[in-house]
Amino acid sequence: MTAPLHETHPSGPGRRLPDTQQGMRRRNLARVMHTVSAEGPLSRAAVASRIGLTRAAVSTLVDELIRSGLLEELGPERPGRVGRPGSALAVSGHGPAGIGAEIGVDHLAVCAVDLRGIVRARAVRHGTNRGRSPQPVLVELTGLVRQVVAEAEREGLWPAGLAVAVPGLVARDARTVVRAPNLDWHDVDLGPLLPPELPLTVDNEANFGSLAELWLGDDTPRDFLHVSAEIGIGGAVVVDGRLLRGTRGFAGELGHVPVRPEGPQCACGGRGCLEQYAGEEAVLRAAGLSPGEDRVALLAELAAQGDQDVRLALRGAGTALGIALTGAVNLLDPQAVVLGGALAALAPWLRPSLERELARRTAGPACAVTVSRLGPEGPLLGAAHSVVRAVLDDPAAVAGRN
Amino acid sequence: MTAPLHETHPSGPGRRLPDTQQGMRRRNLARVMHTVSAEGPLSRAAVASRIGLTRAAVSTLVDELIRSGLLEELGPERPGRVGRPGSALAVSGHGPAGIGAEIGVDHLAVCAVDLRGIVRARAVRHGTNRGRSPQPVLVELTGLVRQVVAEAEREGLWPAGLAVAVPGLVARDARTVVRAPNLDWHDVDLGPLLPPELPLTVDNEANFGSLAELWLGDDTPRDFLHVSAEIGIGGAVVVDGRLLRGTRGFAGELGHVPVRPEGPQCACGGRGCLEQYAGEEAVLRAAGLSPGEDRVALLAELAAQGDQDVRLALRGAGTALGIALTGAVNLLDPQAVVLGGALAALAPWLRPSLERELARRTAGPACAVTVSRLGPEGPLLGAAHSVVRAVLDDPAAVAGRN
DNA sequence: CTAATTTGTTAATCGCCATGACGAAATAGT
DNA sequence: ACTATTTCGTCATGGCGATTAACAAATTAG
Repeated sequence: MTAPLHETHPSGPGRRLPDTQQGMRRRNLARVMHTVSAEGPLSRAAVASRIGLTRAAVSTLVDELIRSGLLEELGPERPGRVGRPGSALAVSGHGPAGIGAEIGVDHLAVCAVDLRGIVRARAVRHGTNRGRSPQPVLVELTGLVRQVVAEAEREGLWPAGLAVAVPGLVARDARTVVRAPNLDWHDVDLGPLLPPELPLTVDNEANFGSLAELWLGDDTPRDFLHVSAEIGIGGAVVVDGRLLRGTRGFAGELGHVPVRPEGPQCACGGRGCLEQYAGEEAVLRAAGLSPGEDRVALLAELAAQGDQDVRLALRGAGTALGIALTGAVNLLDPQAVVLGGALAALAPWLRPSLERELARRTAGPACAVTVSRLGPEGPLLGAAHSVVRAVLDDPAAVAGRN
Repeated sequence: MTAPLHETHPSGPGRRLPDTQQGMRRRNLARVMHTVSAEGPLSRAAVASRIGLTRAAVSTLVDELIRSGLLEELGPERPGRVGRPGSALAVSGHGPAGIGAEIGVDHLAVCAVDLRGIVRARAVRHGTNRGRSPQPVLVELTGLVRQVVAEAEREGLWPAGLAVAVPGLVARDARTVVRAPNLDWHDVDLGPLLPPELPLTVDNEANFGSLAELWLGDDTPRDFLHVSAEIGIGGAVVVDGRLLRGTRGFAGELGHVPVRPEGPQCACGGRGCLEQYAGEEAVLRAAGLSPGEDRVALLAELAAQGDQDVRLALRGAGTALGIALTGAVNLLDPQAVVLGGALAALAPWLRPSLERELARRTAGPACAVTVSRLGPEGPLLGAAHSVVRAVLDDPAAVAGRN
């Protein structure tokens, strides 16, 4: 029940259960949950054959999960084959819920997702947070969280944890925002300013976006590079279904990969960083537009209308992305590059030049470049789902909690 | 589409044992082996307290490992403290041995390493393999392997497997050399041409070099970027103590990261790749030297003598490495960059410009740049140790084999 | 209507580790 | 020197978790 907090990052199956009989049992409970969650309603016998345990063993595991309210018995399956029909098991829609929150530059959003992955409640507040101090923003966010939790509870759910996506770098303690340039926040510990009754995880929005892609994407492979742009350019590396975090938790900072080493000076101290060519500000300048709110939609609109300046600007950004990604692809040999966040909406005009550059510079069949289906919803959904995944990864940890 | 891409690579603790009581037992056997191997002679009680099992449980595990010939009882410890002294346990020096082999451009080498990590036999043959066809090279290598195995057996060891390091890309099956430009080999399956009685693993020399660094390095962290250069430039990424292999097994190809996107044409199809600035050929040209054998030693000698052309050439290579590594460091946030292989000998003249470039372009404290102690021995030792690690990772698998 | 097949449960058993007690072998204190 | 204390390794016992084998229930095939 008391989870080892500083062992690994709370999200992701990082924490390893001990090699004892209890640990084995917990891992097997998790395997049952994952199997039922991934492959829809299943009988005990079907689960048993999938995970390689006997029907008897699965029966006791399932009993425990039903008693904990994590699984539900749907009743006898429609028999199409010979033999006694099984009793269908499904993940419960009335158990724990993951609460996801997003602190965007121009909005706050919160949602609740049940174990089935369905969004059961949401709340949004529009309005810029640029330059506001953390305190009032988090008070406001707490209000939205309580609102969403109340609505989820009316539906028979109980909150298992809160995950917050922020537009900035987060320390490996998963609570402290080290640097969020567009909010102008530095070294803020969000812990004391959010509801104390919920286990908290804070992470970069690009990280949560990539996890959403991994968990909810249509055909997302287990090894990919996720690139998203909101104001800066965020990247995330997923290897073998796990998010790569780096020593300090800063991995994935694609925005400051050098594209032209003698290029324009960047705020980071370097020269010719990707952000100087494909960042929002740079693209707007190249397109002859002024900064402001919701410029991404404007860019997409103008490009769709055939505006040559905008198209040229986006083509240039795509080329720069292609150069930066060539390095990343050579280094990591991923199965795909996924364009997410604001890049998803601009993909039609970015992708051709990006892919050309990538194909020209990498040997063999170029790495696939795909576009996220989730787009700007990614970080919020990824956050909420990270809590759900934590429950699936160790059902015994939450079993007694409600 | 069932993708076996992430199943397991024969080397490394990739394969996961099943969550059954037998699997648990095997994992605990492995934990005992690792503990004794890492922390020198230990009593049963010391092992028990380290891995969190009871003395009784460790006793039965140790009994089994001694019966299998993997552990040895050294006898009573010298008592310095109160209480009955323990009986020291050590990894056996007469059990399985890992056979490592290296196919270099200018030599062949084979060695045998026991469970204690000591090299117990070696054999080398000098002479170029450039352009020779695989068949005669592997016949020759097989001869050296048999010679080393015979010597190891005379010392009471038995060969647990063979790992071969090659200067080229290896498919994820760990047997097929996809492309080795400096040997001019393409799509060669080494399996049929090597001793059939030994379990075989083939891998890139840079990969084995980085594993050697991880396992044998003085203070090597669990997250680092390994850069080595023999003829081309090889890189390897180690994350959380595991080698990152990529979808096709080609991860770590630092040589073709773009440094100056409009730079000179490269054989890979791109322009301005790192290899165009820091590859052996490029450095020799910049230093005004002609290609040939053992040019690295010549470069080091001339640089040490103060040759300005050579120093300038190496400084330029360091700058290019710094630019390429900036991208990699931003993407992966490693704890260190390790210069290995031929770069180790040239580090004094490469490092200043490399570090300057890295510090200038990355925010916060720059990533540490260290030099490998193993240098050109890395790949061979890494190969042999990979076999040893496989035994430590699953002692039960080899228990009955001798 | 019977035979065959599949499901889920139950009772018996096995494997693995934990617990607690014990003798053995050292030190510390008198 | 002798006893108390501490620690080590082992043994017998028990608990927990999965396997095995047997069985009743519910369906299809003939």
